[in-house]
Amino acid sequence: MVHLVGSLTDCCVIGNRCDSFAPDGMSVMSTSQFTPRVFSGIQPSGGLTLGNYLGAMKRFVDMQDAGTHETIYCMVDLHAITVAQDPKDLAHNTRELCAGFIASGIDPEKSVLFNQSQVPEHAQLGWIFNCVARMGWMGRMTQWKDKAGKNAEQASLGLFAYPALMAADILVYHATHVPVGEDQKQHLELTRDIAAKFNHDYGVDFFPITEPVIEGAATRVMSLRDGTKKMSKSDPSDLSRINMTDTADAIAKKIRKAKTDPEPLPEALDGLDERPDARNLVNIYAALAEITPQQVLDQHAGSQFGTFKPVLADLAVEKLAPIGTEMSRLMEDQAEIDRILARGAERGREIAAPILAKTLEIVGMVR
RNA sequence: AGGGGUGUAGCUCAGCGGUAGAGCAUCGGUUUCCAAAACCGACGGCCGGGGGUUCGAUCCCCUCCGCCCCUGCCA
Repeated sequence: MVHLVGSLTDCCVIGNRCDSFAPDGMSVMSTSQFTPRVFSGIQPSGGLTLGNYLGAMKRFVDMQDAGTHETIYCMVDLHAITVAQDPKDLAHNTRELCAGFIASGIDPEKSVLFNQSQVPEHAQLGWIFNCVARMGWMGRMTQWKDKAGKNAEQASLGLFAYPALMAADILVYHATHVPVGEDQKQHLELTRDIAAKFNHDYGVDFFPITEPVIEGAATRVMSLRDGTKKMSKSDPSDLSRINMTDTADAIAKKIRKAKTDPEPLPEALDGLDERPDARNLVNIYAALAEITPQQVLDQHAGSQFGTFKPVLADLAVEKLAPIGTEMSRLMEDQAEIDRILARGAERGREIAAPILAKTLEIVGMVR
């Protein structure tokens, strides 16, 4: 709460300062004049995996606990419907993702936690950004080209405009930092382009040029069946992934059946260069134990997988099963989850509303 | 909008009047330090929807819907 009050004050300061910047088109853009604030959005598309946990959730918790930035975490349901969604699944997935956040250690009082559609400022700023972004920029997005492909005629307009809404998600909070994986780097670039163009076109220094927070190398969790492919909720084999909702038995079984090779674990990391499946298990162990992959090898060099796997399975069960249990406990009280989301949205709006209001004023909307 | 093509297992496709098959994928077993590979086995389909012809339709006819390609039209 303290954070929130502080940030509101800062927002107003930023807003006011903006007028004095207006005549000075040359002003150097810097994030230093903005409240340090992390925003991250995750699509509630269902099926939280170990990859999501180690690659995103766990880091979100670390950022929250570091206390150096305000942290805003958002379930982007408006993005989810750029592709067809079953309404019941969408609602369920949103609540389950919320449960996942909390079970993983996100404190809804420390962080701002909500679903996107409950903060209408996202969509409102999104429209303005639709008018800032250029068709050409969007057409160049590799994710658009990948997802729409040759069926672009079939894709929704929303899928095309997606990156502009994402820019709004970030900038409606004047977020200074966004954790990004490889796949989102280009979208963040576009967010920066939109902020810069807006600032330039209106002669203001209103939106920050958001910085990426690059994710660590070891956080890429690969498929348990094919160490060269990313662990994915859409893989046809459920044995290829560990779901956050898996039981202890399921987790143990999946690790036991994970693909490996016949060699023992090496002493040095470069011994894993040509062994993606082995490297993946070592990386997973390291991430779960919160040690480096080299430290894993220090402890287990020479081990065959017949002995390493049970140790890894025990560790995974110890770390993950409680999260899954807590998720299902939370899911039993839907009203409580909805209450948390509503409260998060309220706090989100307290930050976003003044920024949107100032944006509208800059653009020339009569208030 | 007109012409052509197409719609069968999760995917790629075969069948074409007697209520369906292959490969791959998935799952299980044997094997193996655990896995992989190999072998064995299992699961799996209102054959796009509706109507009609027929003793009987995935197969023929009508109609609707979806998708692909070509041509055209509108802005």
